[in-house]
Amino acid sequence: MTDSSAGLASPDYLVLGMVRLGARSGYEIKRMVELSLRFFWTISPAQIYPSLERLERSGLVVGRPEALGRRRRRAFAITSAGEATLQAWLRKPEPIPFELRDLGLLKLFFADALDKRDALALLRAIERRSRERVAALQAIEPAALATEAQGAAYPLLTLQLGIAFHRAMLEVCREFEPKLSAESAGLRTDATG
Amino acid sequence: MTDSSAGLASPDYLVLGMVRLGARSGYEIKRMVELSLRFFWTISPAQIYPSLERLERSGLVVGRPEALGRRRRRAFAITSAGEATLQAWLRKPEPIPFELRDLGLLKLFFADALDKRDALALLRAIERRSRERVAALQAIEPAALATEAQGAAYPLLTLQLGIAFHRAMLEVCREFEPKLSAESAGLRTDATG
DNA sequence: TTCTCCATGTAAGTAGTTACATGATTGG
DNA sequence: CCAATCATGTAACTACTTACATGGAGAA
Repeated sequence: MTDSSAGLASPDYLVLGMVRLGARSGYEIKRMVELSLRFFWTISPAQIYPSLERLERSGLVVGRPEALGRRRRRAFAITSAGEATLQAWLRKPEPIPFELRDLGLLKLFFADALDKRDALALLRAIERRSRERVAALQAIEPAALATEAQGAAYPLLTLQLGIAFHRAMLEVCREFEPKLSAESAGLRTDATG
Repeated sequence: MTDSSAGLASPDYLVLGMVRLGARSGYEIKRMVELSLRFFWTISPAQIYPSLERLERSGLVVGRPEALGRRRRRAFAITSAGEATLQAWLRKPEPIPFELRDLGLLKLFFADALDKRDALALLRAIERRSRERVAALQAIEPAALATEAQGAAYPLLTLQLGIAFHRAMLEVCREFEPKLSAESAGLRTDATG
């Protein structure tokens, strides 16, 4: 027991989990994240490649050089030790923080500093962002459904969670808007017709 | 025009905005954030105090020593330049990223690696977290209502957004649960009665 | 007197991003 | 031949957290 699973950080588990789901190279991991996880976790190549090395040194993945023509590439696969480590992490009853660090909500919080017209513009910008996010997430839903058909149901669930809470944000914003518009009606904003 | 507003980062605007809302010391800013913004933006004293200094050097806040007995304390107030800078930031039509970096959703994404029983436990843990968050947010709603009565409506709006999307998460999780429970019924989990 | 809260600040460390460097392959 | 994509990696920087240091004031 060398406790090879110690000292892994969240991004390492992300990499490990993506390899488990079939991403074989650092590049494929990056692409898969862009197509799925990126709405609630991002990762950059500068994290992925060192992470793959750490995982390999710990025996959680195995990589072998796999030339595509003369182009270098390493093909990774998860080991049984890797499976066990991933499961242990998923089962660990650690406290799960929830942090948004969202620039939009930060701005909105301070919107009382603006006049009604500018505040409305900010609110609308945040609504637009959520609408666009919903659309983007729905666009990748077919891919998630395909993944589900192959036995992985949770990527679809997390996608639906993303859609659901942007919809919830939209609803609350829309409920709030009339208050604003009513009060600013006297200002005769020009582009409402 | 020395362009004193250049080079401010988001945490600086948070500090500036909090001073505008009446937080007078670094300590009060920290406390106010804990009671309101913390669910979508956090900040530590190690950021607050240097930030206050930067803001003062730029003329966006003024601080004067205000002894409470012999206890040291600096009382800050926003300047008109500070008001203008805050408003300019709020009006700036920059792209607004939305990043969650949520450990719970990261784990859930990979939950297919678990057996049904453990996956259900993880799902329940995430549900519990959202329930607790809703309760915590509702607990500070009276404070936000008081703030609204004093003329700041947006802290309440952002609070309601927080509540709304945790409720949305709960709803999606609850819809998903039966799928899991049905499939794992044959496993005879022991502690369900 | 001791505990908790008020209050300010720094040093060291961790985590993450951006920008860059390199080079092969494919398709127009 | 040029652009886009595939593919791997590093250096430098920025951002943020944790842990610590300091000390007054009020309450038990």
